[in-house]
Amino acid sequence: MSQLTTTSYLILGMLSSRDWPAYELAEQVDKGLTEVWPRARRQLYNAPKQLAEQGLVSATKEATGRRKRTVYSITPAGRKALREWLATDPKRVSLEFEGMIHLLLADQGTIEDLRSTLESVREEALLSRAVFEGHMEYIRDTDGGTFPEKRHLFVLSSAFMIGHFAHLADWATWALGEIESWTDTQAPRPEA
Amino acid sequence: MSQLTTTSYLILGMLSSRDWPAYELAEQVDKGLTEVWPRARRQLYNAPKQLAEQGLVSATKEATGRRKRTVYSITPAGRKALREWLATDPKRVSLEFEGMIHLLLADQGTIEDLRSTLESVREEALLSRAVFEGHMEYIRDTDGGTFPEKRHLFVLSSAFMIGHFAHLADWATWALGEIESWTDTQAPRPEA
DNA sequence: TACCTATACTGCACATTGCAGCAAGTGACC
DNA sequence: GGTCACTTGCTGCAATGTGCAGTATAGGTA
Repeated sequence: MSQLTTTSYLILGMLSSRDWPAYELAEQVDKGLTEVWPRARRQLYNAPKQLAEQGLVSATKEATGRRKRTVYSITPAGRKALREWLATDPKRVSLEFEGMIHLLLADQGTIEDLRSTLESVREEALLSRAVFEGHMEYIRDTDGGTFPEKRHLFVLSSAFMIGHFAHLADWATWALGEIESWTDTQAPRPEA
Repeated sequence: MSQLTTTSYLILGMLSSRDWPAYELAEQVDKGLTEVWPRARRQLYNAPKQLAEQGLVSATKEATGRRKRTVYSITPAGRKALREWLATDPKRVSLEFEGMIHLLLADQGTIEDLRSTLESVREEALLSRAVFEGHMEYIRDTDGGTFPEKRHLFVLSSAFMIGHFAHLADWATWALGEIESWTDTQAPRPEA
């Protein structure tokens, strides 16, 4: 009877809206939630299995021709566990930012390395921002896609993601401006 | 001859400034870099060991009375590996935001749960922002602390961290305003 | 009929986490 | 001078998570 992880509750949450086959469950979470909860594909198959062992979801085998698939369905115990989890305090936001490690060690490399790191950060950020802006537009113009009942929540989350990547891009742009006058990575910032 | 991880390069980077005993190395990284590169304390002891096996750092045993400690030192091969890594593109920024999972599943819980999640996010963000603002002030007023040669880089990284947590706090505050008129978690947003 | 892509997973080696454990030095107070 | 808490300085290990390779069917196109 191991402790449930956030990933388990996430799966439980997906199943609280409707039944899902394992593959589609993995697809949805992988495509839609990696930006806020990055987990290996493998884990997205393991989590519902463990939930089934604990009786929080039930598994049914279906067949399309000779191909089988497992469809999961939440149980009343599962709904209860989910409600209880939603009332707990969330874990702190955590960031993994390899570019910042590059930057902090930049005095061991060249100024070109540093510039290229910041440019890479900016480009990635602009791409991601565009993705979420597209997502936001889609939500505004439609009923919310796969989860119409969550439309109002998607508006909140998309706003965060757009702001997050906008900040990242803006910061990278600002930092590129700051280092523009540097001739090497040891250079102290020029005083105004 | 396993592939080096970002954590290895981080340790290598620390050792490029000066020699470090294993414990202090772990302390420094744990205290100063968890916000951009969160790793278990255990790994901060394993990483230099592996680097030593690969000849990128050398390990020396010292003694204070009957107590022993390992002091690590970077080798020329280590410096070369670090320089090469600094020229590569960094991995994409990645976020782990459990509060957002709570929010996206909020339609399965109460409006109080949602409000309390957002308040928790805001409080944590304000605390973290204050920490980095203190850090920024410290850098401005001193020569940069333990790493005076990195003062100019700390200015850049602190600016990012302050902006990051400011955005998080601002977003949470905005979202709390948005949900203020909601009577339950199913409520559609009122049209303007 | 052949081929490509999507569906639908499982197995396994390896990496990482997190906690418990152990031992010695350091300082403060009584 | 004793003891108590805290810091230094790590290691072992079970449990968990990652990532890649592998297997097989279905559906569409040319």
